[in-house]
Amino acid sequence: MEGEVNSSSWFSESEEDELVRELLDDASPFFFLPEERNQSKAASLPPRNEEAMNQLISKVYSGPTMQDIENDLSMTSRRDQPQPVSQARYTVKLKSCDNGVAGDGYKWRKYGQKSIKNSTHPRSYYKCTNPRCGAKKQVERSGEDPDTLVITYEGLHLHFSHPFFLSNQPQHFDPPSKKPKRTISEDEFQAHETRQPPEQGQECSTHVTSSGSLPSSSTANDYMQESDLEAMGPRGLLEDVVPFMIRNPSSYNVSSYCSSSSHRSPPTSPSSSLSWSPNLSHSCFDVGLNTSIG
DNA sequence: CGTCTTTGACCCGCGC
DNA sequence: GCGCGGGTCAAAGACG
Repeated sequence: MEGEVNSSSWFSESEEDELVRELLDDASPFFFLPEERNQSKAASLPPRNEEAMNQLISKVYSGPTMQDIENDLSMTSRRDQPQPVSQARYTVKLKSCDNGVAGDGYKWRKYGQKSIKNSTHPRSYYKCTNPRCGAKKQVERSGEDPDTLVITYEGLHLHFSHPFFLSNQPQHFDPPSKKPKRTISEDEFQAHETRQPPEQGQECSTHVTSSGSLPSSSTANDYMQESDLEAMGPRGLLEDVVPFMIRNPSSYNVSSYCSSSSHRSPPTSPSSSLSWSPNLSHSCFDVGLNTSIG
């Protein structure tokens, strides 16, 4: 088999699980600034930073909420065989996409298609081509509404977040000093990171149905200015973003992105970048979290 | 020529 | 044990 891309190419499952826990742990010393780490290892973030971080995280990530993930972790951690949160599933419903494949700003490799019993539409299987991401998704048309695509994401597909943060920042970004276990050339990685999927440029009047368990977002335009949208592109993973945010808490103008601190915001991955189109005036997301991990 | 998609075959879990 | 259905593999073709 050719170089299989899966999560283990970057982290082992235990390492990945540990990383997620660190991400979720407000008090984790892992993300403290060096000074903060020295000052008090056991202390939590300063209230201002903590609040900003929580807001930012909630604003850039519209998949499972941190609380959802925490719940998953707390549930699985009590089980005999805890399953990595990276296998969590969540669904997104998109409507009226001509190309039949919802674009989410990242490149997916189709690896299979199956006709499904009792369904007139086949189901397509995609893997994220980012070697650092083992996410998969299944795309099928809704039986009830053929115009609606039902996309089931499997795994934490957390791309798209840090360009969002960096939209007011220089485009360069110092990634955390992590090295992939499997070495990939910088060119190969960059080529992937900057590549736009074919569907990215195709406008489709995306109206996303709202029936999920998560609160629907407001429109992207509520949060994004056109310059921000232009600056966005598929880049990094949440794991890259959070440490960077915390290292540079003053670099982000939270209020420019968050019209409210209480509701979820613009869809990132796994949501569709289609919904980020400046041309879209209404794009409610339906991200239904299926916490039946595994 | 390299990359991506297509698609039939294969594998595996599950219900009977 | 057997059949079915879903998920994945991989060879072949398409495409830029």
